[in-house]
Amino acid sequence: MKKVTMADVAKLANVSKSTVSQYLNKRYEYMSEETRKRIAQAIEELGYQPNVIARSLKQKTTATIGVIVFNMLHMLTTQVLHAIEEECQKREFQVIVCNSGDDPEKERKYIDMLLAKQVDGLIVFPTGKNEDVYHRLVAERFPIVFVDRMVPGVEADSVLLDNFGAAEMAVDYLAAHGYDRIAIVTPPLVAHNVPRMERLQGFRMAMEKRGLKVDDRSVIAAEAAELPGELQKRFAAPERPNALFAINDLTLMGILRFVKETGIRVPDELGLISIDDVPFADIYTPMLTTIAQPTFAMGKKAAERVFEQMDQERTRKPRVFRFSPTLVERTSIR
Amino acid sequence: MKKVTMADVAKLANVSKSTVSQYLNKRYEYMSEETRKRIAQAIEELGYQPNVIARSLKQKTTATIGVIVFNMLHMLTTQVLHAIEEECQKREFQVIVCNSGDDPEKERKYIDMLLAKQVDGLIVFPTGKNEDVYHRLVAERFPIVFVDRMVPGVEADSVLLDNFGAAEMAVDYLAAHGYDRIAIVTPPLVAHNVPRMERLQGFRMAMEKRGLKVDDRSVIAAEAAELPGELQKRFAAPERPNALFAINDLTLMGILRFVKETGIRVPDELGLISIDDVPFADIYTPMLTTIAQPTFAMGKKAAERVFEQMDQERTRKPRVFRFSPTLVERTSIR
DNA sequence: TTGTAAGCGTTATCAA
DNA sequence: TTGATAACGCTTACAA
Repeated sequence: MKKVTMADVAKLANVSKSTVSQYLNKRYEYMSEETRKRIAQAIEELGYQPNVIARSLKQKTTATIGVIVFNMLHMLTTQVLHAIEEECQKREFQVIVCNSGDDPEKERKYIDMLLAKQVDGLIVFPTGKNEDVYHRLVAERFPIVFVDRMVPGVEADSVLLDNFGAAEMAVDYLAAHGYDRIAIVTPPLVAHNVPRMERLQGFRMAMEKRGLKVDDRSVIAAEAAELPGELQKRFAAPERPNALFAINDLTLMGILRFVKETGIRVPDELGLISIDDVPFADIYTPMLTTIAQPTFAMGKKAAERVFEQMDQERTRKPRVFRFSPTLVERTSIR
Repeated sequence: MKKVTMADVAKLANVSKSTVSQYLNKRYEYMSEETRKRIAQAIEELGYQPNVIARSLKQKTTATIGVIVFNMLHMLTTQVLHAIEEECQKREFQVIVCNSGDDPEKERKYIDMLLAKQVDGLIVFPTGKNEDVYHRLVAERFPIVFVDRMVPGVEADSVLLDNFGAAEMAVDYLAAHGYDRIAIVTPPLVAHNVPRMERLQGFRMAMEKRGLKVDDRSVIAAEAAELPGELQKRFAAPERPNALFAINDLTLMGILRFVKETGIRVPDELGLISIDDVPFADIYTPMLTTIAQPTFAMGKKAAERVFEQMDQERTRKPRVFRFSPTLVERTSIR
């Protein structure tokens, strides 16, 4: 099954390759009605399909962007990806998806491969550990935008949640509803994880503003698997929290597991709020009050920004786009 | 920021392009220690990165496969994609992900674009409506595998759940636990949706084998949004079911919504089982008994098959791979 | 209105 | 051990 090329079409239609090329690029002004038809027919007859690789080589553009995420299985990722894909679809762009598994080595390798494949832009949920690479890209004015996390010191477009505001929202809502011993629950805190730290910061500030006490015991940090155990410990100690703020859906799951094991009554004994809207929020009993990220809008914006960067030669100053979360009031808070 | 090419490296290293090419392809036998070092240094100095587009043009292979799914947001999709990506990573392949939204037009367009981009293989969650395209691909021996759904009449590798067995498993388990008025709950039935029909078939056969009655009222088919209402109606009528078998996670959600609204007691008044393992299955009260698909194994197999098809010239007969589901016993069945 | 020819950045063949 | 040179399939001046 030999591939049919433009030359074959040209031969059959009795014209030159250039004319066929014109035809393919819809520059019909440059040819007679007559030849146009002949070409159309030849294409039809041979079942010709252009090779965009060849075109890319010449035009130095591939109509492809690369997206590197650190966890494909995470819901946020899926939703943002979906929005990106949709936005690309509009412009006839395609998306190469890579999963770094939050491993900086892999991330670096993927970036190299994508560049080698001449993608026109990059959207990255960064591990944050490859500053040198990020810097190089930015310096070269290569279209790139970060999502979910940003990288301090790297001047690139970034699309993130207003993490500070989200945490504040949680504390305010909890406090307004009469809870006063509030603890934040989070995966292990690591300095380079910006959203995590921002949420903790927001929590601290909001608590203080409200005159609520914050100490070691107000912060429960553990790996998802260890979380129920950690919570057991905390709740066995005096002054147990009467409300929990889960920093993301995964820690929420840990909390719910703990709640199930111990039979603590939500919302009476324990108020619950979390960032990330989970699909079963209104199916669970009680229905879960959450702080939702506008994932779709975030993905869309990310894609729009890469395109804008591609379009304009003299790049404008990079911007950080902070998206406001939405409080979804349900019944896990009394 | 001009791109540096092989020619630049060659010039700097004082060798010809061909030698540099040899170097890049690790054919070191063909050069002196001396030149090898010079080339390495030149590459380093210029920060040269090969352009794989050019290589692809020459070699007629892109180290890229295309994946077309019909719903990126579905969990099954995400998990299968993840496995595919992982498998590709091993071979230094990359994945272009496209979302057809179950629209045959889009699917067709995507297939064309991917072929134009010269992908080396295709994994498709097919809409099932583009038989002509599928046939052409198969006839050309283009590496392709279908996932989740298969297309009757198209002789291609397909990776699917043993849907029949899954339905049988559900009925058997329910029946063995004393439920006798079992209804299947499904999205609207359409003939070309193979898994749906197979699950229904399996349900029917298993019921009959068990001597249980199957009539119109044992099949509750509705769009997700209408499902709670539809269930209300069914449960208002006489001989209400005492067990429900949800054909997938989405209909399960509809059922849970209905259960919540009406306060029906699970598992005492109503037994519940579903295909697809949902992340909150063991957090929900009662914990949900499910029939899990081996999504990871399925994705892996799909990828492996495309690669096998790519490798062997004379293609072997296409196969349909049926994956066995796993019953996850929890407490939504008494 | 159409054709010729050069080039895009590689690889591959064949000589040297 | 290295280097010319011709592809790969397309686009694009420029010429006719």
